[in-house]
Amino acid sequence: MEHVYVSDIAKYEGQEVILKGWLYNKRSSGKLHFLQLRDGTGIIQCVVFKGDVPEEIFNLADKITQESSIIIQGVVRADKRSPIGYEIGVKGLKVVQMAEDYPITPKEHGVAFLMEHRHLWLRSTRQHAILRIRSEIIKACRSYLDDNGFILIDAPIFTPAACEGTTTLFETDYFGEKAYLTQSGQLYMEAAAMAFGRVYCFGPTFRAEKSKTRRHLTEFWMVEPEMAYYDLNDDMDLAESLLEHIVKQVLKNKRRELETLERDISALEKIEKPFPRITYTEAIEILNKKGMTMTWGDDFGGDEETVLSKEFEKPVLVHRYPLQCKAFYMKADPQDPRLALCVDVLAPEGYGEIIGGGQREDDLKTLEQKIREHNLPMEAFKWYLDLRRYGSVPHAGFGLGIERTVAWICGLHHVRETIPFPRLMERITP
RNA sequence: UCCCCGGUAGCUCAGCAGGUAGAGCGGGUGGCUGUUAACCACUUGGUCGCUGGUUCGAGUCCGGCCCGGGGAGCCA
Repeated sequence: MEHVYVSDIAKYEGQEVILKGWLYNKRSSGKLHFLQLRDGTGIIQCVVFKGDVPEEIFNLADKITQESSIIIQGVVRADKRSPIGYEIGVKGLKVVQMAEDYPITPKEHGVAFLMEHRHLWLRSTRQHAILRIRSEIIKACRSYLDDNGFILIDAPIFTPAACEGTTTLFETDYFGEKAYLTQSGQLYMEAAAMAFGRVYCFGPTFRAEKSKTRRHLTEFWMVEPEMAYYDLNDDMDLAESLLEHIVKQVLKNKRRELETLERDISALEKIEKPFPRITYTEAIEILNKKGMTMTWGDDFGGDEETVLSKEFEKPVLVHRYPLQCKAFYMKADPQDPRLALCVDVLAPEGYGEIIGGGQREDDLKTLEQKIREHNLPMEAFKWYLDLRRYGSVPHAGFGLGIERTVAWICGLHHVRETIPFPRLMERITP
């Protein structure tokens, strides 16, 4: 007999099949047991009727505990009362392992308790929906770039001597030398872009920031495209197209999961090109009109990002920040050297920054001077400066934070549910 | 690092005028042929975060510490 999955059950109507999974929940009514079987692809109700099975099977069904692993043999039948349209008339039942008292009940739990039991919490319907959407978002990022001429180039996780101070880097011992966990693959992607034209990396990045907010993890995943011969406008066009593609793929392939999360789908359906583009200077004006007191040159905090992103129904691209509050590799705007050719993309509905990027400084002399101005060790950038020595070209790129994107698309309040095993300032287990 | 809130049964919480601990859920037992977080009856269940103090008496008041949550700062 065939082992089938709940997601494919419609194809087997009227047939006898085998399902392998876990007991999600159970209800009984005298001569009936209703077993909710969960197999990772979905949940289906399996009905055990006393008259249909040997007595020992019926008694066994009565004793199964929540999350026990079970194998069920039975007939697939259509039933209007089922949320998925089908249920199983049980003929056989085998318990692979009888679970001990399961800590997570179908009732409410607090955040701390659930985080403590993250390894079990992953089994719940809501977490399934979120992590399936995460999987779809990552797939969409990769397929879009793969299908548009980009090459995947993996960046290293171990990096040598810190470039910009060590306070936000995780230090490790590397055969007696200090090494650090990467904060970004960007510098390596610039090298790769000079080799392959259009490249991207996708991997974990680490920040030892003592940030306790809904937007911060110490370990998070980024997609970082980098493109030779792209200027800031090309960069913004790519960011816009990529985000539109991601949202459309999720709407197309994960609509049921969005419904499970009770996401306002109409808000996502508005995400179509073109997105609004405003300059930093215009953003400051908007914030001041909203009653915040910003002076030109201030960087945006979480509150400012929230206010700005609530102003628009689509992601908003904020470009040309003051050069002074940006990293050394940012290229200055030739039209106004106080400005950097950079862009942040703020997700709507208050979700804030999901992309940061821009055009990189491509002139050797200027870059050397910037490194000195930022008091950075020239030696550490020897290889990076080579890129401006041997065939330097204008180039640009950005980093898209996966977890913040998942939080926005799923409509979640906190990024801790957007990654299977979140790493937070105060939590490294499970 | 700073500010605010919290820690009582396995879980979610109530208990505050200081007088010796309670509900719902879960677990267990029994009942019910159609349950959808099933329901009904009975039942089980506690180092009140730790520590010191005030008091005849502390879950309750005070100090210190630990842990968690929310936020800020920080945040290529």
